Amino acid sequence: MAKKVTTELKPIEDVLTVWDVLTPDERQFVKNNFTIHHFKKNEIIHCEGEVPTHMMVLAAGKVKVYKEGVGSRTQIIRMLKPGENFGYRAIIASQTYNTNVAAFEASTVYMLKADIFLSILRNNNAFCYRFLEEIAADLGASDARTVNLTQKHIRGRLAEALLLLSKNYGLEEDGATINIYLSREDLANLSNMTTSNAIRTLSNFVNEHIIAMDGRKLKIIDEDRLIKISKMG
Amino acid sequence: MAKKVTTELKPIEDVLTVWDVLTPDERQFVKNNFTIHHFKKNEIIHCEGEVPTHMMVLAAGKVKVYKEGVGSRTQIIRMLKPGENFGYRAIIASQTYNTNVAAFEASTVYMLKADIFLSILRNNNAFCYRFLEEIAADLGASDARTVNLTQKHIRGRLAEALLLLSKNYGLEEDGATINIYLSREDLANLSNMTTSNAIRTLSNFVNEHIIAMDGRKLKIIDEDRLIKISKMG
DNA sequence: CTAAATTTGTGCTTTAAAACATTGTTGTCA
DNA sequence: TGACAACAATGTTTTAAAGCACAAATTTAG
Repeated sequence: MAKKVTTELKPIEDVLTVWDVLTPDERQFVKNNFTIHHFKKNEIIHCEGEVPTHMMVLAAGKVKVYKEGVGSRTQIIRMLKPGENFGYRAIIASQTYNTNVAAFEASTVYMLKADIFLSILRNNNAFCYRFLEEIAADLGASDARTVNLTQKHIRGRLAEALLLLSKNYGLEEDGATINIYLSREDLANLSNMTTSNAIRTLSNFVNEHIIAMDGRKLKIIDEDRLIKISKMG
Repeated sequence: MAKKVTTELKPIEDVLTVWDVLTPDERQFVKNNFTIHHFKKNEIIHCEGEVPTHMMVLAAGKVKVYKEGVGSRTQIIRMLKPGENFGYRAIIASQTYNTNVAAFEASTVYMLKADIFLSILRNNNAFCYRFLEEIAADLGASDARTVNLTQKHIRGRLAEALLLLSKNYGLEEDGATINIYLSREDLANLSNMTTSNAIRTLSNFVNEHIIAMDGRKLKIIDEDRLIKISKMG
């Protein structure tokens, strides 16, 4: 991998997508109260069952939201990129976390205490509505995902995962390599299959010239084909 | 089935759970503008892909929210009882419907035009927050369901569906019979399995004295066992 | 830099669930 | 009331995917 350049961290007003609807007072309030946390690769940010204490925003890095299911099988629910919010659903629903979140790579998270977050939600209608919009989109995606994961066959699920990754994290300069460094196991956990099958199916895709592999770097060669496979099931 | 008594319909202030946070003006506004719609058994209320026009509340009856997946296989996402809201997620997310909704039995729906719903959402913060809470709970349930449907085995999924039905629609006077009249196919679509397997697994449960069947009426005999099966996967 | 540990890649076996086929049952309505 | 359609039940076959075992490659750590 290329040597990582130490990019200075974006300030909260650039990371928090709902910044624009905050009042000057609220902006100051947030600025005075948010905290910055760094997580190493594979470090866990929060666990299922814990009481939520903060609304969080990913400032830098990549994290996975996942659930441990039957027999400690893991299902990745979604993957976040900088600027995305997390950890707030449980606060709003007055529940404990129902997912785990862990860093894929070294990540920085801005955290705002739950009570502060709630007080803004309850006082600023535009702020509240933004989160409503966000969570409404998430719910649609979650329901769609349920059907995709339950009904599609292995090839369809893997194709879907690859497309999702390229859409979410984008491509490198070559315009083909997916901009994320994932283990086969994570890819399997994302696609609801065993690691063996993820590896096997990736190999098949390579043989069929749909993708190319260089270790963990995956290059999409024939996106149309991938879309077709994903749609067929 | 017992002859249905023609119960007069509950008024909107009793059906709409968010009524309490409306201002007097908003209450009048809603009263003047909502419409009442009756749907026959199996009638479709809205379809995937359509532009959402109304926020809806189930006033009476039972409806299913479902998605048509690969090869027109159906997955029931959730089932609603009177007092539950639906059809509003797509409005908020500015999307078309991503689910179908159909009546299980003769049902009555109160509808409020999308623009009216949105205007209240944008003016009444408590109203907005209530929907945020509701959708936050739904998202948690959806993610949990994804894992249950993908990771549990047939017996676990069916056990889970039976428990969910009894929790959602309650039991009849005998304290055991689940208060809903479902075809085997619907039960299969709820549990992500084929109709044959739903029938087979139900039979097994009967043989193991976990449930009893009388046609479509299902009676839970050994709930602890059912819970155990559901948890084991 | 080497040794250990983890990850990746493949072949083979087993198994859960789908698909299919057939028969029995119930229910509806002409 | 009888005939047809829809639904339910059950046995058999097929298949997709999991499980397992092991070798090779890569990463990590001492």
